[in-house]
Amino acid sequence: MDSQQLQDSFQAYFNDMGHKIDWSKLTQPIDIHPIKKGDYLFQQGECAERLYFLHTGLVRYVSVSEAGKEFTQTFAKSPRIIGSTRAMVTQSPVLFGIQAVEDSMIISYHWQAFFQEMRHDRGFLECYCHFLEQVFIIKEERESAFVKDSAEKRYLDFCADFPELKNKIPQQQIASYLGITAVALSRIRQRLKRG
Amino acid sequence: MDSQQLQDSFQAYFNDMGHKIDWSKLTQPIDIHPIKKGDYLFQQGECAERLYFLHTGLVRYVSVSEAGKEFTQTFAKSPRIIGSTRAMVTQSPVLFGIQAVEDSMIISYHWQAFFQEMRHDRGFLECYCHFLEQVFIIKEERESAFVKDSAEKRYLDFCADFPELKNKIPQQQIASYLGITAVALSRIRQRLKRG
DNA sequence: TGCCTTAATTAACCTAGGTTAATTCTTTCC
DNA sequence: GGAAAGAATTAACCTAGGTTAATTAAGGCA
Repeated sequence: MDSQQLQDSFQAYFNDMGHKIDWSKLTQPIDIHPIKKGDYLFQQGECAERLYFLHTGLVRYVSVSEAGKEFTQTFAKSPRIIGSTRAMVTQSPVLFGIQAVEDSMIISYHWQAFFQEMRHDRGFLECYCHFLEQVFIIKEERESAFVKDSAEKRYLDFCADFPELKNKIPQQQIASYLGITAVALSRIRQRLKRG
Repeated sequence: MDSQQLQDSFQAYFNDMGHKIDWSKLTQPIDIHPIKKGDYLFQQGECAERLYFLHTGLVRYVSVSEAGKEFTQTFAKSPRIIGSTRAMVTQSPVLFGIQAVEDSMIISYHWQAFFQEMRHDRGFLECYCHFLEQVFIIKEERESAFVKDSAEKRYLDFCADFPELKNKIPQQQIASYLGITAVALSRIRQRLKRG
């Protein structure tokens, strides 16, 4: 898989959003990050002021508390833009790490430089807005579920929303996505079998 | 306060973001919503596909669970854009209501029509991106705090972040912002006094 | 001023989920 | 195939916060 192919599929991903984008002004070079299952694209606390594109694979956003407890913010399946909007925009240390759940191919651009070149393109801006809207909406829905639903309900929703993940990833990761421990999840699963 | 003044201050709010915006294409009429303390701009479950501008006042975003438990997603102080990005964009029922914490003056545009007219303006698009980035960043930080910090820590952070609110709003609302009950908050406050 | 309503505190009890640790069940890899 | 490492389950116990309810403190407002 060469650099040109990766860039092409990055652009195709944007083009598919339905806006005309003129890519000719983009001169920024890409970095290529082949990440093995279990490895991190970047860790919590690092600087990650880049725009990442998950070409193939599956990753999770994971943050860990002072006490060492892991929390999986979200799973992301290719093809998709990934990374921390906050870290890109504010250039502050990122609040979570990105870990490959399976072997993944990721490319990246330096966001400031990339945006400086692309902000003049109206089609790109519309795509970027669209992207921000989407991630925001997902966060809004997840926040709502967290507040309104029990852990059991969230588990059932997870199974419905990610049927393909349910049997692919370790239960620990599902638990940390639900905001509970693996032990608690195991209890819930048992209760569901019984009930 | 007449309609023209309100629209002017809406536009001034955007102009202050530092992008040139041509407002001449905007023909949409505004609605004016004077909301009394305690009243709702809209309730959870309604359609709220409008872009709201909080001209003066203070509101909170509040969602309530099946079980009747209130959760305050955020407080918003004027001047600011408010409303549900999700409801605007997807035209689905809104997941939370907006309640005036103090008497507030709000204006609104029908988002679809508004955006249709303004999307051709690059300056506006950049402002909109900037706005989305900001609300997303705030959500990202709040999510992180929720996962990583105890209720006590979150209360102390709240007091530091919103010193002006601390003594202005009822503790019930603070508790619901922290994701705990008023009883639990009272216990925490007592513990802090003692400790 | 005093009444009425709402807000805050306190206490007693309950529960979901956390913690630790022992026990099985799976992978993986030599 | 078998040893070692990692996952999942189960059990016993603990704790933060929820629930209910009784008590006190504060705001409106007639």
